[in-house]
Amino acid sequence: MRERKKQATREALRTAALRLALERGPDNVRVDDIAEAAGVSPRTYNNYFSSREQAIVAAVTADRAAHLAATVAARPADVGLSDAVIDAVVGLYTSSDDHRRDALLMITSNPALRACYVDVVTTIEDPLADAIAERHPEIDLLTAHVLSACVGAAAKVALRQWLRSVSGPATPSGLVVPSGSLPDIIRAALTPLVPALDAAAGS
Amino acid sequence: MRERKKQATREALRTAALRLALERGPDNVRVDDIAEAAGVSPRTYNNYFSSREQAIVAAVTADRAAHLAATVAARPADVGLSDAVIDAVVGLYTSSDDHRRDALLMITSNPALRACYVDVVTTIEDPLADAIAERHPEIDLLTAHVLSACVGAAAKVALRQWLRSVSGPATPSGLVVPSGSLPDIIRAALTPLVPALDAAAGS
DNA sequence: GCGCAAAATTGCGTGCACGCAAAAATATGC
DNA sequence: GCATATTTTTGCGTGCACGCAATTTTGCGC
Repeated sequence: MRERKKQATREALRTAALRLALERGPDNVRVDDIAEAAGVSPRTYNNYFSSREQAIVAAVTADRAAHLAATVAARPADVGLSDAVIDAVVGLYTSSDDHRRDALLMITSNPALRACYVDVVTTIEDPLADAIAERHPEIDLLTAHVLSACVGAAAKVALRQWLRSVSGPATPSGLVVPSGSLPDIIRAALTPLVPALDAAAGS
Repeated sequence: MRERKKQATREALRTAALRLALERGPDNVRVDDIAEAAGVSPRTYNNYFSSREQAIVAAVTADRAAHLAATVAARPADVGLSDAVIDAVVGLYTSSDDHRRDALLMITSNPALRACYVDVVTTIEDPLADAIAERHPEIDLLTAHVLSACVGAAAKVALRQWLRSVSGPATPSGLVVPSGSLPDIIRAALTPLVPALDAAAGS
């Protein structure tokens, strides 16, 4: 029950943060405002989120980690590890919720929020490592963690690439901008990892 | 010449930060102290480093990126990409400079400095991507960036693992702690990436 | 040397993250 | 119900990162 209340506070902070940010614009929301809207002291806010942006982004990315782990575990055992992992990660970025639509637009329009959004990818790594280890007990734990970190790193590259293509019109870098949909870019970024994943899985 | 002066200031800040941190202990050094010791305003400090820890860590990790790129480029073309990359990264962590010895000890003893030290790995990624792209022009740029990010991610896992083994006596996690030397751990962490690197290089 | 444009430094103000210790809320045994 | 141990919240103080605009420094053509 203690745990219940904590999750409720978390949720309250997330939704309050997102609502205020959408109403006033992300730069016109102080952390004190969020705390007050959630009925909690400003200091408590930082017991739950360690930056002003985290709460806003968390409203959109909540329980990504659990979802990913479940998806990987749910794949039948006869599909390759690489397919299971790639499909699961792509699945995380294929939702087109309606009320998340404008939230994502706001996030992609704000540098600080963008950075935070990319950073959240990190949270999938540990659960993913566990999922890999459970699916393939023959893989040692260090390798599982390395592979998960690589998946996260590749996803980050894809996200940054996509963010550039939607927000940065000028393309000074020599990087080819396929300008495809986010799932396509993610899939492309994860493809170089297929040999590593399948080799570790022994197939 | 303008550039020269900037690098001089950077260097002054780095060395001042490291000296003060070694003298008084890292927690007893304010950013104002570093700035003053370097003969510069506190505000200017943050034009060069965006956190208090960065300057201290940078004193030990300066020009890692350039060194790595050069090492990769220097390998004869007939050694595989994976060997070239792995040897180069391992080389970054095989120096046992004398005056860096105690600096590293201080860094590994302080949580904030540890985190910053791990984060510096990120700085090798872009130069590494360039080096890979130059060595293998047939690899497209997205893949080069993904591979570099993966190398960085694996190195981070290795570093964290090693830091745990030197600073955290209790091993609550189920992770096998080989307790080997840092180069050994790095090599082990990069090994799962060999298939991906060699596949991308076409060999 | 002289003046001018570009770039770097500086001071100031603001909001923020977090350590610490007191206070409030919650669970546990009797 | 009551006392007590544990956890969570809160207030306060401190140091810090950074936007902004003014000021100083640097580079360059003459």
